[in-house]
Amino acid sequence: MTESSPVPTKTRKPPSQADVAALAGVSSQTVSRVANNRSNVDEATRQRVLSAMQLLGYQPNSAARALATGRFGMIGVISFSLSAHGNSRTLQAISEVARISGYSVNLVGPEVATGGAMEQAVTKLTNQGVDGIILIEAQILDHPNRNLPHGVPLVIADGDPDQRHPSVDNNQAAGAEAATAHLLGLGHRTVHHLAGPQDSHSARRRAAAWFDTLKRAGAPVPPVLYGDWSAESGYRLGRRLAADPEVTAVFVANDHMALGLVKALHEAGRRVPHDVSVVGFDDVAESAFFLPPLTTVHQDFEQVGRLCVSLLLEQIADTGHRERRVQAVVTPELVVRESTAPPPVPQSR
Amino acid sequence: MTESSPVPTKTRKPPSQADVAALAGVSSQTVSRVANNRSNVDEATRQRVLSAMQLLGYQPNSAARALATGRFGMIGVISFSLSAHGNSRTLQAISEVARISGYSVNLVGPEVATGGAMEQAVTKLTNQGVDGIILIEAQILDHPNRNLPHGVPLVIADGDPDQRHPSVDNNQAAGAEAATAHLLGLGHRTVHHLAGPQDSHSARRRAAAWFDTLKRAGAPVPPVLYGDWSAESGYRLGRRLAADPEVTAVFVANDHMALGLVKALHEAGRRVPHDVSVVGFDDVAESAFFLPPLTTVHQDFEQVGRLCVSLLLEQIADTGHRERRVQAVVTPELVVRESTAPPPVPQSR
DNA sequence: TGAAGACGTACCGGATCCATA
DNA sequence: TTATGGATCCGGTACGTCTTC
Repeated sequence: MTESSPVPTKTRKPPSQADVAALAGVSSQTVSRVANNRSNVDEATRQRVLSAMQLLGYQPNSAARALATGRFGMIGVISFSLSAHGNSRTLQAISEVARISGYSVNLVGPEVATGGAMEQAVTKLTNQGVDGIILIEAQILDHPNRNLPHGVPLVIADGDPDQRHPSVDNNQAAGAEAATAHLLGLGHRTVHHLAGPQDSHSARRRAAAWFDTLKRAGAPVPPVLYGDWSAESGYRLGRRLAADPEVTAVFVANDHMALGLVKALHEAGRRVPHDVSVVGFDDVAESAFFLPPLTTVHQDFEQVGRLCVSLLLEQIADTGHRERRVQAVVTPELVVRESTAPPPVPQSR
Repeated sequence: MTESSPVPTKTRKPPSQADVAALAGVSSQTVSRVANNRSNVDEATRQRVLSAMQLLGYQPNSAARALATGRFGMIGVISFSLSAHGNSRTLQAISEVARISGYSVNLVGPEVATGGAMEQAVTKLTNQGVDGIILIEAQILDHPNRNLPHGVPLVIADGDPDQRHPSVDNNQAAGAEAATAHLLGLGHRTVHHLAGPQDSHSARRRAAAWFDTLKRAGAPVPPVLYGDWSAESGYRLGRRLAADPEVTAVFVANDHMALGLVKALHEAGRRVPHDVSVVGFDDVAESAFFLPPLTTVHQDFEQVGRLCVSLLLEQIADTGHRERRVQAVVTPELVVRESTAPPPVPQSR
């Protein structure tokens, strides 16, 4: 116990199947069977092998196993921005479920978002050896001339433009419609929109649903302002909205921009929600503690992550069939707090 | 070009070295040389091999390579909470630098944080085959009876209790001292502290530095309140602080809790910074847009991530030497905004 | 005769050492 | 010396064979 080996133990090789086999007095194949919980092993033999493993501290070599089986026990995740709130939440859920399912997660972070970046990332992952790939927020897919490989199981989270691949999406349209309708229902003549960046599918769909809802209600459609998800952009564009007395209600594409907008309104002397109502999107944990607490659309990123893994594992298992196109949809929910109210001067219809 | 193969292309095996060798009319070893950019290959042969690779779409099999070389080209990252702001920022930086250095990132997410969870995660990663491990926020290491293996290269980000491993840390003490001293310098009689959870090293060091700074200044030391990093906990504990008229300055261990505190103060009718000054920690992107903009301590998580990878790669390369104990420190910086001011009733000394 | 348990052998796809032209 | 090929190995798994009751 207390002895310290004089020899540098750093270079000792990890024990292999063969070592275990030698110690247990069986063949390495039997060790393999025990390691994989096969049934056709005598109980006494199994115990002998197990204790030999224990004694040596045997750990199977995943590279060797992967080479032999062609399976890697690893799923690749491509995300171009972990700083985006939803992405890291989704990633966390993915890694959790993957671990439970016996898979590791190989994360490929942001690269220069050139046209071929997505393909490069996919290639890199398949080289590294993954059984499938999850793509988070794949705005680069816009480029219609570029296609993703169809050979490897793939699931797209929140970003499949043309439904060519299995995907999991928040029902952005439903969320945006709920937000817009809520404001309209409060009596606002119309609702302005502070959108996310134009290369984001989520942002586009929110904007489209906002537009449709306004149209259906017969409300005038004001011009859209495009931010970049950051509070800073919300503030910068918010100053323009704050300067416009026509603005009494704003649907903002995410909570962080909404925070910036609220600050801009505050500085302009326009109270929220008394003078201007604001609705966000995401329901980040902090939004309940904004001043005032933000009415927003709650997204269940954990559910998105879970579904991504499920769909991917299905594809991986389902080697026989041709690839299927499955779309899973997670429904967001409007959370009404204190940043919304009827307009200052009641409008008659 | 436009032909579509009638045979299901799904099951086609990826081309191997041998296939390339056959097509190029060389041996597979020569293909290996070309793939690894060895010098002793005739230029003409190299070109022949390269175009064969191109034609077949050859991608080296990483499992086979790992098996043969013992290197995996992969670093493991263990993080028990990606939702913590700093962790995901650090992770993003790590993944970026790792990619540039030719390494993949194997992410192990949260598990039940039992005593052995850390060791399990490390074991899992070494099984999967990684060349080294980065541990983010290793609060579980507290348990002094548990040790991490010394066989595998390891770097700890923001959480090494006893400096037994190479680590990268923000200089929490300097940041906390700057925050506390700033408030004291404004004329506050003392500074209250809303700390992070007790099992977090970062939280502890911030609290310790706050304590020391108060002591050195001869200021009375009020009791500490312990939150859990969330805005909700900041709000909940903040209500207690807000009810105490003695409280005129609070140093909060992170920005999110500070947001909750500000809300609690606001509800209690105590204005920030007029009645109570608040300083946060982290400088999340949103904190400049809080109401009021938050004075806080900026942490450079990108730098932390970069340094982690550097230290780890050094260890990996440095197989000859015994393991070294290197500590890198990143210095945070106080960012003064509008949540701090002199106390309402000037104190005479 | 037949099933269950144990074993042997041929790979998986590369890298490395050594022999060779 | 320079460019190339051959043999054997990395550490497992798949599958066929042989033994035993």
